[in-house]
Amino acid sequence: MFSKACEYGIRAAVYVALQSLEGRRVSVNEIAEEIDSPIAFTAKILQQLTRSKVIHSVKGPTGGFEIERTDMDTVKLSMIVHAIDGDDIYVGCGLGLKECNAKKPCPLHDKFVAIRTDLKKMLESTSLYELATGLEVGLTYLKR
Amino acid sequence: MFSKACEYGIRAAVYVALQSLEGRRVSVNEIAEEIDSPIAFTAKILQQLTRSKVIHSVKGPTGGFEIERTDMDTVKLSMIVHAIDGDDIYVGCGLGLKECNAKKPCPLHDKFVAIRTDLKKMLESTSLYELATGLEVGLTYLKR
DNA sequence: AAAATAAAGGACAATTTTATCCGAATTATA
DNA sequence: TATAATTCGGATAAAATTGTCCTTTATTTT
Repeated sequence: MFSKACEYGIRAAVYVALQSLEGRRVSVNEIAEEIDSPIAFTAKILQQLTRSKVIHSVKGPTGGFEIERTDMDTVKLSMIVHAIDGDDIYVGCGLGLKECNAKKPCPLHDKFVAIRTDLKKMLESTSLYELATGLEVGLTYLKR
Repeated sequence: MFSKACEYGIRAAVYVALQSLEGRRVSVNEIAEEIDSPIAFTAKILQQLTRSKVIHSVKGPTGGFEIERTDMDTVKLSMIVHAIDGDDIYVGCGLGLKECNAKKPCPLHDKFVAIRTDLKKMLESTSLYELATGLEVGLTYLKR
C-alpha cells in the first residue's frame, strides 16, 4: 500500500509528535532507534518531511526534530503520504491504464474508486495528534 | 496498490477471458498488444497464471491461452492478485510493523483493517466473468 | 519426418527503491 | 574561539522490481 519510505515517514512523524507532546526534541538516531528503522534512510525521509513542513528541524547541539502542538491537528496523514509517495495513491488507475476515468473506465474502475475514496477520506481525516495520543496512553505501538 | 506485474496479470486474464467467450485462444503476442504491455514480461506473468491454474495454456501451433466458461465464475480477482503479488495485501501492517494485531496494534491498525477488509471483499467477490462481460458490451476498456 | 508455431524457462540487463557513507553547514556550549 | 553535536546534501551501494533475449520443449501442419 505505502512504500517503505512512507511507512518509516509516518512512524517517524508520529514519534516526533509524541515526544513533542512531552516537550522533547528528538534526534535522527533516537527516532530510528525507537521506530526500528535504518538510520541513514530515516534521515533522508525526515529531510523530506522537514522540507514539506510536516515537522520542524533545528540544527546543532540540542537540535533535532519537533512539531508544534497546533500543527499536530493541522497535519493529516494525507500530507505525509503526499510528501513522500507523491500523489500515487490519489491519481492513477488500479490496473495501470494511463487514460482511465468515468468516461473510459477500466474494468475495475468503479470498485477501485470506491475503495480509494475511503482510503483518501481516512488519510485526510486522521491527524498526527490523534495517532500520537493513542501511543501516549499505551493503546498503540510503533515498534516490532 | 498492485505491482506492475499484477496490473498486467489482471488485464491479461481479463483479455483472455473476453476472447475465450468468443471461442478464441490467444497468444502472448496478441495479449501484450491488446493490453499494451511488454511482451516478454507479460509472458512471464502468463506463466505464473498458468501454473496457478487461473488460465490454461496450450503449446504449439494453434496454441495459446484460454479459460473455460465455468472457470470465469470461479476465478476471482483475489486469486490473480495472490498468484502474482502473494498475500502482501492480506497480511501485514500498514505501517510495516512485524508484529501488529488487535492486541498490539500500530496507531493506524483499526482504520487500516477497515479499508483492507473492503478491498479484500471486493477482490474476493469480483469474478473474471464479471470483468470480461463489461468489456464485451463496450462499457469498459483495457488499453490506454 | 521435417518444418513451423507457440509456450516454458533460464540468463541477463535496466530501472527503481531501499539503504549506507561521508563531508559540509549550522549552532549551542565550554 | 574551539569543540562537539546535530541536520543537510551528495555520491554510492545493495536489493527488488521490471523488462529483454535466447534456447528448449511441445505440438500442429505440411
